Amino acid sequence: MTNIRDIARISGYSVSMVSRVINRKNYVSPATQLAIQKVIDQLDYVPNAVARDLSRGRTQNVGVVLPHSDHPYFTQLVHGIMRAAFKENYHVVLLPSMYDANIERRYLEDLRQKAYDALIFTSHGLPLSELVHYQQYGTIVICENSHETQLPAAYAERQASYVQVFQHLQERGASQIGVLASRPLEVSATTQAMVQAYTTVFGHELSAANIFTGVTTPQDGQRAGDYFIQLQPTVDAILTNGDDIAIGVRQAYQRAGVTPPYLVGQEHQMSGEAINLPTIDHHFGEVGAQAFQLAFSEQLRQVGIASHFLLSPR
Amino acid sequence: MTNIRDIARISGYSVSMVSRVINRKNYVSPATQLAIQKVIDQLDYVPNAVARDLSRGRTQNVGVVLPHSDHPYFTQLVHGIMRAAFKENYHVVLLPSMYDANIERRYLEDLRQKAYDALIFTSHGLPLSELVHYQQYGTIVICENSHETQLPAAYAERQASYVQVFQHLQERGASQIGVLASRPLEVSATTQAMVQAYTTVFGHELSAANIFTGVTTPQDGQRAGDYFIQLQPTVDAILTNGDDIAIGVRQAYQRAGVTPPYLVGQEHQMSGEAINLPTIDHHFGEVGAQAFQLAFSEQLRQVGIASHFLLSPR
DNA sequence: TTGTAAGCGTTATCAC
DNA sequence: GTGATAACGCTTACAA
Repeated sequence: MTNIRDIARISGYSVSMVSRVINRKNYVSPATQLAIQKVIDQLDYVPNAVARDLSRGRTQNVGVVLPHSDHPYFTQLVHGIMRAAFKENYHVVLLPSMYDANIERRYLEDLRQKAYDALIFTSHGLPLSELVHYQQYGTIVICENSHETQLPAAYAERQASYVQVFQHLQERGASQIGVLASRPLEVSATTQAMVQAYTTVFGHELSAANIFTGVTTPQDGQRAGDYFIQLQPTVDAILTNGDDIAIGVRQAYQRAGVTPPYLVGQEHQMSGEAINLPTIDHHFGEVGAQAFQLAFSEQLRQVGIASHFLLSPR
Repeated sequence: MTNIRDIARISGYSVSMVSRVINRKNYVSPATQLAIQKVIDQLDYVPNAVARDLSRGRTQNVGVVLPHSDHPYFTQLVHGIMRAAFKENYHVVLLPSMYDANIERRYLEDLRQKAYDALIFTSHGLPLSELVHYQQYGTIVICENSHETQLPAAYAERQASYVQVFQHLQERGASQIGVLASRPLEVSATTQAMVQAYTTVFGHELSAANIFTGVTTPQDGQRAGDYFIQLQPTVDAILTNGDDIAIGVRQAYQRAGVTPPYLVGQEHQMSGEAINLPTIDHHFGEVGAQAFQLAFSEQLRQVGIASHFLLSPR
């Protein structure tokens, strides 16, 4: 592996001159520039990226922690982060966590070890206090409205659209309503937002029996469907946590020969379009782009992106 | 920033001993181990990841070049790569290319500069010869059946299922058939596979007018739908390049008040499930996992993963 | 305009 | 068991 010193030696110039030629920085006389470039070309030399990172003290890498990569929330978010990162010449490193606390901690340690300039948690299992603690080692951005003002955050402002959904259901005369969520009420800001919106609209708390959690895939949606089919009293409507998942719910009902209740999706996916499903578009791409901006600019701000309830037909 | 030399100095031991304690390697007496660890804890020291990479000569990073990240082909592929990479303690770096030759070249240069241990091209615009040329600088894996035996490749073996699709259409009595593709026949192995399968089944070439290219999104699907609506002779069936895209085609027909032709999807997405669309599952997750294995093991092999035609109901 | 030399922070070899 | 020291390659004051 030929290095910068080889080029210096062979060209008869110093290492710093070679560095200047490589980086097209500072003053280099045309003659020198030419002579050095010639040697570089002859030896097919390129500078080592890792050595550069070390010397510069940064990596141009942003780590993105993902509980699972097969969910539209994450793919859309990653897409937005990528778009924004590309513009600033940053690279996106995907970090699967499966919500495992030890894995999440390892990524925090990686940040501390300067493997990334910043870390974006698209979601997290660790308590916020741990994330806050690691801020001293590098920028950390979260993608939820935690009301934790010590961490920069970009998130979907879901409350208003959840309220709209429940108002819409109320207007349709629905009284028994099911809700699907990825994670339990206690740990998820999203689940809390849904339940809170319900209370706002209906004036009473949503029965725990009407909340089905642990749902991330259409298959989970089928399980949820099976659950609601046998639930008494029967639900009139279900707010699902994804259009794809709503399809899963629908399939469960269809297979059981039961007419499905009124379904509402989320994420605005094509599966919803296919059956004219009402849905919520959370604009996760934009959320991701904002998350990257926060990471990049190192601003301690909370940025909410308004969600939109889309009633079919659109 | 406290470094390994600080720890050595303060603990009274040498840099090598500190390194051994950090890496739990070789013989270190319990007393020394304890003494050094104490200083490490006191100073809240962690080794620098970039320095390590430099010293070791590798990064544990694999770059994944993606034309666009919002297409299911790529999300499924990335998902598979991630799963496999995680097991081997490798990190996935996402590299958007938009099929831009200069951007793709930049990534090849990054590989040459040792920014990644390997590069996986999920698709590429550059001629294969350029990729082959860069192999000398690091492992390069492609995700298509190029019949180029100089490059390791993991790809979906599509031919058989495409033949099945056309046979199925033939059995249904379809004679005029439309085909949707992402890229033109000349540059895309996938498009070629579809057209070839058509010829195999029908015994003649597919008319150029029946091939609509440049389709990657459902919106493109709508444009394709608009095209086929006005095309004469009318098509009886359309093989689309994605379930989501098929939905777009369907919407175009519905909006025009025309009964859609028989549609076949690809990718096996929930949008297809929603309307019982026949589809092809290319098992891209598995393709991605294999691609990573090839990158990791540095084997020059071509691995085909069989696709499956799924006729509804499933 | 060019060169010297001190970082950046590890790992690995080899001697003791 | 432990320690010197030479890599790993590059950037960047500072000097000339």
